[in-house]
Parts: sequence; structure tokens; C-alpha cells
Amino acid sequence: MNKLSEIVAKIKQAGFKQTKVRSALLKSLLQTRTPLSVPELELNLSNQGLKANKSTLYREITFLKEQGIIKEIQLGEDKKRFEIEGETHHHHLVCIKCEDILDYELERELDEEEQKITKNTHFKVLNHSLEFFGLCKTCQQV
Amino acid sequence: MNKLSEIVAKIKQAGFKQTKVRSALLKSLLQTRTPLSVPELELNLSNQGLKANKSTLYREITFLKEQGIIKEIQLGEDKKRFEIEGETHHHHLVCIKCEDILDYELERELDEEEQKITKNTHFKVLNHSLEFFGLCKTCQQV
DNA sequence: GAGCATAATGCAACTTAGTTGCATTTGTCA
DNA sequence: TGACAAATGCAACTAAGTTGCATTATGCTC
Repeated sequence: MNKLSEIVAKIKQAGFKQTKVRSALLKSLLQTRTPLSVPELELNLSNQGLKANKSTLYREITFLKEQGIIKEIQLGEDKKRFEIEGETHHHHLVCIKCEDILDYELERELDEEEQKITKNTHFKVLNHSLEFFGLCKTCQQV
Repeated sequence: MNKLSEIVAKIKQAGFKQTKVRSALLKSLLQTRTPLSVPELELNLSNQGLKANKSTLYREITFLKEQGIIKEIQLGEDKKRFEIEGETHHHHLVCIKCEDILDYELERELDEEEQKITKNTHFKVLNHSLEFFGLCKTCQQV
């Protein structure tokens, strides 16, 4: 009844297979507190003794995105990060010193602003990315 | 009295030189309507007959960032874009179809939200990135 | 205008993220 | 258990971005 088995069930229902790499990636992404990049995921699996080829990893990530299971985020780095697509919409607080990443739910989401944009410019907003950069509690003290 | 000469003056005042590449980059960035990537800038200069080495371009971009003359933005692509650092803070509306990029100033900026973040989590926000993705006026009609 | 210090440049070799075609292997279901 | 499609590995590739080092250009002073 855990999340992993639910996701795997969904994947099978859609006609796709359960594989070692797929399960291991999902496990990593379910356990982590911060979004992970492909190189990080590769290292994770490798530490568990599962050496997966990087083409496989990138193809798998593409697949999981297509299935709506994971979400891609960009934090101003040279690589992308991925996290499990949750029920609730959240943003990230990125510490520019220790590089830790925290989740944050806005008290007021941006729907109102998006409606204003459409009204003002006729641009139809489908989604947005909003990330905050600064210093986490710990790094402020030094 | 134009912007370019003001910027060049500022650079000279700081003890740096006026060079062909530097001027051409600034000209490109001042004239464009959308933020530009390094490969795009390279092409721009090349079209004007100025073949600059890419190390030079990347170093120059780094320099202009350090001087606070340009600003780096990430639009979920595999490369970064740059724009002249203006007086007013704005965001971008990115069309997912034609890839056009429009500037947009929020009616209400996010300062209030940032204060709430600090109150709620003790994370000190220094800046943020907010971009909207969707369909521009033209691309909605097709 | 010549000389000088240092900023700027070019070059080549490199790193890292990400992609692609193709042959082989593995998972699932009948 | 066999068949078929999905998944994988491999190797070769692209594209953005970086680095050390030798050379060149700029701007200042005399």
C-alpha cells in the first residue's frame, strides 16, 4: 500500500514493465528530501550496486515525465532536477551557500496574477516556475 | 548620452578596457527584445563580421555579470540567457510553441511573500526567479 | 608618440549534461 | 514456454561551458 507499489501498478496498467532501474529510480526519488539530478541518481544507484547506463537513465527520466510521475525543475544550474509529482503545488527555497533545497508552499498561489496576465497581454499562462534564492537558517548564522 | 556609452564609461571608471567584443556584446544586448544565450550572441557578432572565440565570450559574460551590467536567466532550457540589468524588475512570459519571450511586470511583486517565508521558515530570501510558460496571443489562434 | 602594465584574446584540450541508432536482453502475458 | 514489445547497453555523438597558457591590444604616463 506504499507509494512505490501504487506508482508501479499505474505503470503496469499503462502497459509498461517493472524493471530494476525503474524501481530503483523511483525509490531514490521517493526517499530523497531534495530534487535529484540524473548524475546524482546515477551515483545513488551505483552505491546500491546497480550500475545503469546513462542513456537508460535519461530515457527512464523522460518516460517518468511523460507518465506524469515526476516533474522537472531548473534551479539556475547547468543540469535539471527531478522530483515526484505530488498532489500539492510547491516551490523551492535554494540556499546559495550550502546549496540545500527546501520545499515551500505559498500562502497565496499565483492564479490571480496569471489571470491578470491574460487580461493584460492575451498570453495564456499554462504553468510557471518560481524559486527563491537566499540563505537557510544555518548559513545565516556564520 | 546613450546607454552604451554610459555603460562603457562605468566600465572604464572601474579600471577595465573598452574592446571590440565587449562593445559588440553590449550593443547586441541593448538592441534585442528578448534575452540572448551565448551561442546566439556568438552568431550575432559573427553576422557583423566579428568572430570571437567562445572562451572570450563566456569570460566576457562572466565579467559583465560581475559588474552588475547584465543578468542571467534560466528558462528551463539547456543553456542560460542574458539581458541588460534594468531599473525595473520584470519576469518573462515564455511561449512554449514559438519560443518567443515577452517581458512582464507584476502588478504586485513578491516582497510580501518573501517576508512570510522568512517569518515561517527563517530562510532569508535574497532574490527569486519567476517565469510563466504558456501560449502567446498568436500561437493560441492556430 | 614610445614604453609599460595589465586587461583581453585565441587556441587547444578538456569536462559535463544530454542524445541517438542499433543490436541485445528482459519482463509480461497468453 | 514462446513470442513480442519494452527496456538496456554500448559507442559515438552534440552542445554548453571551463581552464591554462602564450600572445595581443588598450589605456595610462612620460
